[in-house]
Amino acid sequence: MRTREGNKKQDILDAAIQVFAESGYYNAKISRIAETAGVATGSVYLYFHNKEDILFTLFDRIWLELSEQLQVIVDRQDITPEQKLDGLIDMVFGVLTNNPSLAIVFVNEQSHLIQKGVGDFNVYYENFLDLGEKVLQEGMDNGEFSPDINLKIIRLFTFGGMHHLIQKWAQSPDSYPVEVMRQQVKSLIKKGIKI
Amino acid sequence: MRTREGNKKQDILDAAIQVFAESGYYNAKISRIAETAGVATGSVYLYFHNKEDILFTLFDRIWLELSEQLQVIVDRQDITPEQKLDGLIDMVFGVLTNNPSLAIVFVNEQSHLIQKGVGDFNVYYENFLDLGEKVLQEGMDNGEFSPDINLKIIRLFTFGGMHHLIQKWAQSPDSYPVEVMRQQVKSLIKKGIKI
Amino acid sequence: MRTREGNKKQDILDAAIQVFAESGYYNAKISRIAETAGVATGSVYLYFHNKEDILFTLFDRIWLELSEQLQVIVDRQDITPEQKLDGLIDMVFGVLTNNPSLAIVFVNEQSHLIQKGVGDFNVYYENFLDLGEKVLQEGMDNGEFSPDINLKIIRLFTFGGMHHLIQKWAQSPDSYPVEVMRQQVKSLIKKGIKI
Amino acid sequence: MRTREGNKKQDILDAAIQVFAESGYYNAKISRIAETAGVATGSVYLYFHNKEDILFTLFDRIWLELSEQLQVIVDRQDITPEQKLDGLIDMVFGVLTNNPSLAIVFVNEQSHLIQKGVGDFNVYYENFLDLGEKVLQEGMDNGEFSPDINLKIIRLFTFGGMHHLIQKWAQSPDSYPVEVMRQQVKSLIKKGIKI
DNA sequence: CATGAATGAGTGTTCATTCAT
DNA sequence: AATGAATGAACACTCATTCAT
Repeated sequence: MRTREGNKKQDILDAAIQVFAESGYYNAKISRIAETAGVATGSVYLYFHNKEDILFTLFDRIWLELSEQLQVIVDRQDITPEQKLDGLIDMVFGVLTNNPSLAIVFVNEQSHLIQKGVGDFNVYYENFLDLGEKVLQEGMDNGEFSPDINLKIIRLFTFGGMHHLIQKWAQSPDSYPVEVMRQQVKSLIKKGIKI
Repeated sequence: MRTREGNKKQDILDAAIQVFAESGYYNAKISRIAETAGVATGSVYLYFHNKEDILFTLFDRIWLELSEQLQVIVDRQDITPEQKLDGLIDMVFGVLTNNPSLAIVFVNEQSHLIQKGVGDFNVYYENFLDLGEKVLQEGMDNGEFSPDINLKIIRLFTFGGMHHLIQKWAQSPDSYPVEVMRQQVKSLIKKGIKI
Repeated sequence: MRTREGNKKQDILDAAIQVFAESGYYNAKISRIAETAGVATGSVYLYFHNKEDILFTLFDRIWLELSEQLQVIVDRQDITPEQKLDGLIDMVFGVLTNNPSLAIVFVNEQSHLIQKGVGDFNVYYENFLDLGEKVLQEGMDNGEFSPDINLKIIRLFTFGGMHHLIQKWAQSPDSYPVEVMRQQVKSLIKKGIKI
Repeated sequence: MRTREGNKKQDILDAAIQVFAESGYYNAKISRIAETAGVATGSVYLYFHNKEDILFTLFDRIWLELSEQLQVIVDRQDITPEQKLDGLIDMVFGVLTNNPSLAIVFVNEQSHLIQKGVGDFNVYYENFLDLGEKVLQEGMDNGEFSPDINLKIIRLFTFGGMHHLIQKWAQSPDSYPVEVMRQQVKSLIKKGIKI
């Protein structure tokens, strides 16, 4: 029974992260999410249109956060494209490993969104990838990165690789130390795209 | 509607690939799969224990094929580890882009399996990753690949990257030509892990 | 179609008595019970775990009522064991012939419960038989009833005989007048167990 | 895989007794009965119209046997009605306790038949009760049994009582020794209906 | 805004019965 | 006669969503 008004929507989202992570989207019951959030079942529908809307809102927020943080990195004038790439990788691992349940939902339920293609979340998703592309482009323009790389492909590959690592990490955090993952990915990518 | 004996199980699997690809596992109806396969609903249960069993069998077969083909590559004595890596990448793209629907199912429904961890398919999956690791190890041993790479992480990253590329390719094959994907991935990985 | 609160569970039980009596337990459809009760199919599951639970609850209530009423008879100090036996017989016929549908369910579906042996209903059942045994024992102790009778067997035989009579009565009430049944049973039992 | 021809129908009946006794009529699968009988599923339908027909045939046979044996007793000229009553009781216990599985089916699945009222088995059932009635009538005519007894009711009560005892006996044979049951029932009935 | 009882459409699974061989 | 793979109707149960309070 949360006290402060105005937190209910966030409470429900937080509850949904937990429940989706535990059971997966399709096996997650609205009643369970409501219970976890400390609200009545029907109240969920005061804040969300339907079950899918909860998931979309979650992704929306994740992509927004990733996008905003990446924007800061991209906008910096004091670091090289290579350093920006490092920052990007650190940031993604940071955001997702910061909340294991969220990471699980993020990597496991991706496909629902792809199949629909609806919602604003796509804006942030595309925006995120575009920013990543910008970093690569910048590096190509100033000769740091190889002119032969296909931006769209490399950005997808890199994102998919990290995505998969985080999925495994969420299952057994001890087997895949975050620090080692970061360092390996940075090294691989940078060597891989340099001139 | 009798067809030649011995094809029903495969007919159902083929139908399941289509239906799972179209609707996703949870929205796929057994009755639809049966209809697509040209059999009665009940017949599905002559060949599979339940819905989940169909999905597991599909994955089982994919991993088995990937495993078998990779084994051939790994066993070759006439090519270098680097060439084996090229072969691995070509093979994975080949197998999965050969059947777009299968590729969609493969990349979208992965999470169900991970959450369960049952079935022999895990054997093939682990086997596949072990073989990939063997290629990398071989290259490290003979000085072709950097001694600093973490095998487990690199193999997961690489697989996740290809996985994601194939997911995008399955959505819009024209935006991501298979040839370009192969070449880019080969180039990135090889440069990324070389000395 | 809201009715006064607190009646739904009883409405469903009443409907189940009718439907079970008409079709038998296995041929009774939940949807039919719900319809008869004036509620939606799903509502049945708000009050009962599953179909079996409805049946068990029915038996639970019947045995409870039989038990409670018998307890009153057993506790009386102003009548002889023989009179208590009369009272017992009157009571059982009274309770069951009061609701023919209930009687049908009671006598026809007994076997499901016996095969399971779960639920509290067993408590009331055993309790009922124990109380009946007590009446017999009392009569044996004060020399009214023969010392040669085997309590367990006589109580089961008597109950089974009444049970069967009620089954026939439920099928054609006119062929087996309740009054005659009562009188005949009383007479047979009392003469049969007296010294 | 039975060998001698001409036994299949009986094999299936024997198998059905076992399976019905174990699982109850509704939970018994035709495939299981066939398997137990050592024939193919479809073969069951060469000998029986449907599942119900198997049950009806079983009851048919039991009632026929009970009827035939009772006929012998009734026809004897050398014993009194009281002795015939003893014989009847011995015979019923004998037939049913001879095959516990059969007894279980007999007592548990009675209700299916009653609800239908079809099949020839009714003939034998009625015949059996009529023969029992004849014994009682004979005793009333020669002054051994009370003229006040209602034949239909007493015969049903008696049968129901034995029926219930056998049901309990089938569940735990050790708690209810057949000899004691016989003796108690004989004593109760005879004392109960005598002048 | 909040509740949670009520709804009823939707579907995986079973199994008696059929029939091509 | 015998088989057993195939059929498809049937139904218990679930749960996202609604709405009277």
